[in-house]
Amino acid sequence: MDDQTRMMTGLTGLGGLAQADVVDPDSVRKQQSLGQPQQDIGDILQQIMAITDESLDEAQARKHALNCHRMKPALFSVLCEIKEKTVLSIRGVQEEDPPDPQIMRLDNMLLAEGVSGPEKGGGSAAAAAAAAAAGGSPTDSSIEHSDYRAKLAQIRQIYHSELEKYEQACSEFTNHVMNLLREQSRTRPISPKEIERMVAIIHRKFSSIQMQLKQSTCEAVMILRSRFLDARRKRRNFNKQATEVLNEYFYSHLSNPYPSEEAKEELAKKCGITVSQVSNWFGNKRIRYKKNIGKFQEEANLYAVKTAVDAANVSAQASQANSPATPNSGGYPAPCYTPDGRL
DNA sequence: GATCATGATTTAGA
DNA sequence: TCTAAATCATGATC
Repeated sequence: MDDQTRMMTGLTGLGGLAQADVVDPDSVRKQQSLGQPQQDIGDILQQIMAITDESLDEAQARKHALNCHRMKPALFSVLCEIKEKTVLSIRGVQEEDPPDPQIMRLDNMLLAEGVSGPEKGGGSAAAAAAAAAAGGSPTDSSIEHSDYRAKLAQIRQIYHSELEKYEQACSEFTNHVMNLLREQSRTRPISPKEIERMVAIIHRKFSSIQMQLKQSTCEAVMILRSRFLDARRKRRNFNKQATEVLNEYFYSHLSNPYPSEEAKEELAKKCGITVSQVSNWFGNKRIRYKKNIGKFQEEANLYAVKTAVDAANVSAQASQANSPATPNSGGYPAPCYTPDGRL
């Protein structure tokens, strides 16, 4: 039996026609030739199409009339059959998406930076790592550390508030669509599976929006990080105490101002700077001292006095102060150069 | 804003 | 790899 015949059967069966007419194909043909059922269907379809042009009240009334129409169940069953065939043809097209690696990367990064997930100071760890990488002094790092954390907290707050908005919008839209589909399922065949599929489609759309949010959040974090690192790379003068410690060592070892690795480490520790900063400082100091000894003479004398006072204090307790770290303490020798020009 | 001071970086040589 | 030397970039001072 073809669709049209089946539909006609259903329509006539429910339309109050005589049973004989239903089972006799000739009588169906007769009816068709009369044009009455075709006109009915045409009218119904016309009415359905016209609903969208009407006001809400009119449409509701029309919908109610259509739902109560004597031919509605027949039309519904035909639609069911057509739908069944259509669903079969598209079955298999929809497949479960594997987890998107990009989303996974973004999620991991947001988690590592402390933007998503529990607030446990992930940002502090990142800030500490960045500060350590840049070799900043502990005091400076703590100041910028708090700046970094404050900015990161701001990003985190915006991210969560936006995420919440998206989730709410997604939920509202899903509910709306589900209600609409349930409502429509009274006039056309919609299976729960189809509703589920539609919900999945909506969720996919919203998750792509979420991915954009995650991407822009990651970008913001990266910019913040790079700014933080750049700031640390900026030149900062060492504090007075650190400069004094370095100068003291330099002038007390003027004959050989090349601290060993151990001495550098000790100086770095004392000054709160890195070993490479100590190396830089001695490199600069040697070359600048050598270039302008006269200019540094006053400074050298100053440290000579300072060391002499220190030595006098120590000599009160010991007959001679001769620390292994400062073998020449107690006086500053005149600068001497090796034949190759080294101090 | 000019100038100097100073920490960092780059380059070349041992 | 370390150092000297030159240079850059920024802070401090006037």
